[in-house]
Amino acid sequence: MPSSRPKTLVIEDDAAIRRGVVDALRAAGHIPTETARGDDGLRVALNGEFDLVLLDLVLPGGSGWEILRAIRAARPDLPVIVLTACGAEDDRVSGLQLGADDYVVKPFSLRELMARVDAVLRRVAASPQTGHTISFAGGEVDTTSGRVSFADGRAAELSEKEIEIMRYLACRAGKAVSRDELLLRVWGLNPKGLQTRTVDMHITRLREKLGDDPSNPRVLRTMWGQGYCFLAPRDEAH
Amino acid sequence: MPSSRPKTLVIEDDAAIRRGVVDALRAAGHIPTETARGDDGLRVALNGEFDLVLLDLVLPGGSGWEILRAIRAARPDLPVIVLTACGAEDDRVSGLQLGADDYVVKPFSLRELMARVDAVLRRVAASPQTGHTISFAGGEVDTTSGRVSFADGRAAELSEKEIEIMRYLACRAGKAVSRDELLLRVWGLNPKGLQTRTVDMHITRLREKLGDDPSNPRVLRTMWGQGYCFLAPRDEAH
DNA sequence: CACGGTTGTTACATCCTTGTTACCCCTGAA
DNA sequence: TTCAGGGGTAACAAGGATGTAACAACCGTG
Repeated sequence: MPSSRPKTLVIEDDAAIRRGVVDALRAAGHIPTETARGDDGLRVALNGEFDLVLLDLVLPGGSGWEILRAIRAARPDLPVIVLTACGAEDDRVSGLQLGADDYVVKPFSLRELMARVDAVLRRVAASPQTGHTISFAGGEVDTTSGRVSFADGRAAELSEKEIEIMRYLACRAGKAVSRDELLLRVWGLNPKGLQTRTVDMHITRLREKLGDDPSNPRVLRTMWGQGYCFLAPRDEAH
Repeated sequence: MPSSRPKTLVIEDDAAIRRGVVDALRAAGHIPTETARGDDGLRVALNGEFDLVLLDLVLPGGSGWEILRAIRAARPDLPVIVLTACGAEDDRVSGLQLGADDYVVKPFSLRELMARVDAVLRRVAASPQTGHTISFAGGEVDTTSGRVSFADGRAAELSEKEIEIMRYLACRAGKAVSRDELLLRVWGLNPKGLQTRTVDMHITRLREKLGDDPSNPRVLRTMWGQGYCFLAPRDEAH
């Protein structure tokens, strides 16, 4: 649990930057671990029990992209913040599409980085990942049985796919998740330029069962051109 | 952060001038770096973490124009002051259009140059470029999601193009940005003598979403005959 | 076999974004 | 003052993105 002292992994080949980041993390109460190579970093990330990974994109021993992809495949809910050297907009888009939780453009100030770190950890902590139940505005879902219990006493049942979608979206509460990412993570497909409305259809059915209105969402918000976003119970108003 | 000791790169082939400028910068508390060739300069500029670049336009190893263009492509928010020998009006115009933050015509006094340097750094420091959020009078924009949060609690959403325009204008806060420059940098077009009102239209829509009034602007000011200018939260009154 | 539930696809209506045009107002110079 | 050009924006159009009804395929059960 990140609540006490978050365990954070720093994968960054530039010794000076790595040093600065690690010091800042330690000063903020984290328990940092550091690696300079990508392959080392991936191994450590998958073996240890970390609360957060800071990942440089330009690395010896495996491109940052592949590492991010590998981490996501094995630990879908492990938060990753990408450190990108090139301010290229393309990188930002690809990174977020691949499931990075945030990104920071070099050169960055440590103050800014730590603000991001706090924000991501806060979001994860606030996410309704309490055991088997996901809370949303107006009720909650038991992800084992798929049973939906509304505050007013009504109930409903989710199908298997719908549960998986809820799970994936919920552990990224507040963040836009693209259709591609959903197809990749929930369906296991890797669509180059998707041309199916499957995701939309499932979202529609979910919204119907959850009593959510697309034009005034309290649970699943459409982020135009970006994907869908689960709203944590608190944030639902805006 | 430029606030303490700005790291400044001087790209200038004339050894005497370079020497004088570097000395003056050092005396003013900067940490200067110098290169005599254009290609060297570009490499150093993109690898190092500088707060400011002083760029001569007439150089061995790559025209100053190309270097300025390359810097802008990779680091849209790195301030560049152009040193131009020819007092030709064309150069001045082109330079500002390509995104130079200021220009100084040779021969210049060191006093004048340092005044420009200070002005540019002050402007950049005051600019709201804190990570993903842009603050403006009355609220702020998250440039990842496009969400606008107003101080009074209301909210709005920006489209992709609108976000890009905000980003470009905001990292040049206080400076007039011409329509041509916007078309070039945001749209990637290179219009000889523009004949479209597209930019105006987007500005109008932005102003509407931001709650800004053209005749009494607090966010986006029209600089008559020059373009548009983002007003940093403090400078909004004028 | 029929049946109900789940999943995916297709088709269509709708909304949002973006660029263009047209019209009118305003500015600044003479 | 007049006048030419710049600027604000309503209105329109085209294209892409999204919501969803309807249908088809599948699957396990009785």
